[in-house]
Amino acid sequence: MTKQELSDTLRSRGICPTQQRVAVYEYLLRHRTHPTADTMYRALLADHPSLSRTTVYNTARALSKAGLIRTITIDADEQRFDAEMGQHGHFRCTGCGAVYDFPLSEQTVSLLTDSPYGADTLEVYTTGVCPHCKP
Amino acid sequence: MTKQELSDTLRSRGICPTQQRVAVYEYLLRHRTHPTADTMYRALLADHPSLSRTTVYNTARALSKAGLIRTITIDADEQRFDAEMGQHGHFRCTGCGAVYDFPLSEQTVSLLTDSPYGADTLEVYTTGVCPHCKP
DNA sequence: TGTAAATTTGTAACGATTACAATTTTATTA
DNA sequence: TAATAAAATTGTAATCGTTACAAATTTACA
Repeated sequence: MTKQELSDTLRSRGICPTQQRVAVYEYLLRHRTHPTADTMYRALLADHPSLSRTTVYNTARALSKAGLIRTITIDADEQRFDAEMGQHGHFRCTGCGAVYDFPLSEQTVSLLTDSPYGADTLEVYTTGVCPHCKP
Repeated sequence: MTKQELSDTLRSRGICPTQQRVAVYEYLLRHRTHPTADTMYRALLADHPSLSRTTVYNTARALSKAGLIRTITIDADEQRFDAEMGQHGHFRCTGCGAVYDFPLSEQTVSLLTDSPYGADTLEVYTTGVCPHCKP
């Protein structure tokens, strides 16, 4: 996605595409690592020396409200963000802390969102030990 | 469950059944409202005037580690706790904030815990508007 | 009963997130 | 283009849930 396309996407959701917002959104699109706000802040600082943490938090909230990213609460102590909006689950390795995506079938998704009432959002979180951390 | 049975349950998991711990565990068994630590603290204060928030947090952590309760992170800003250990999902009403249980079939559970790697824990969170809050 | 270990308590510290006001940037209008 | 208004960014301070810690209390055990 070019900068122009990123800008257009933001604008189409009613978000003014400032440099900072484009940078945060682009970071999330390019890094499917489910980063925290602070991780993004530190990574983007090199290219955006004036960036502030508050802007990262504000941007993440704006993008989330606009439906461009989702907020992941698989960790109790910090929020992570994800630009992949297709339905999928998240697996967190209790060894290394990494969060992996895994697919959810259409059938599973509709099953889970139908019950008990119609649901607008769905999050599936699992934890275990990833192959990389297995002894 | 009698106090004696509560104590035995705690002891069987290697947790010394102090008054405070029994009280917290009993509260969670009797109130299936997925309370926060602070909610439990304020509710238990009447019967346990010397209770401290720290004890509620410590107890919740101990019970959780022992597998007697689970920690729910459906809200980004606060942890909730749940003594119902049978597999089920959680639905949070965006209107009133209440969290409801809903059933998960054995099939769904095994489907979700098998993929992508063997998972030890599973949490399914949905959000929407509950019938009580619908216009 | 006496002593060591475990637990509770209250306060202080911590860390993620948000509030806020000043500054800077962007959009609008003449 | 210049002037003005509106929006966004920034940095600091505040907030709030949670944890660390040390003193006091309770429990377990010899």
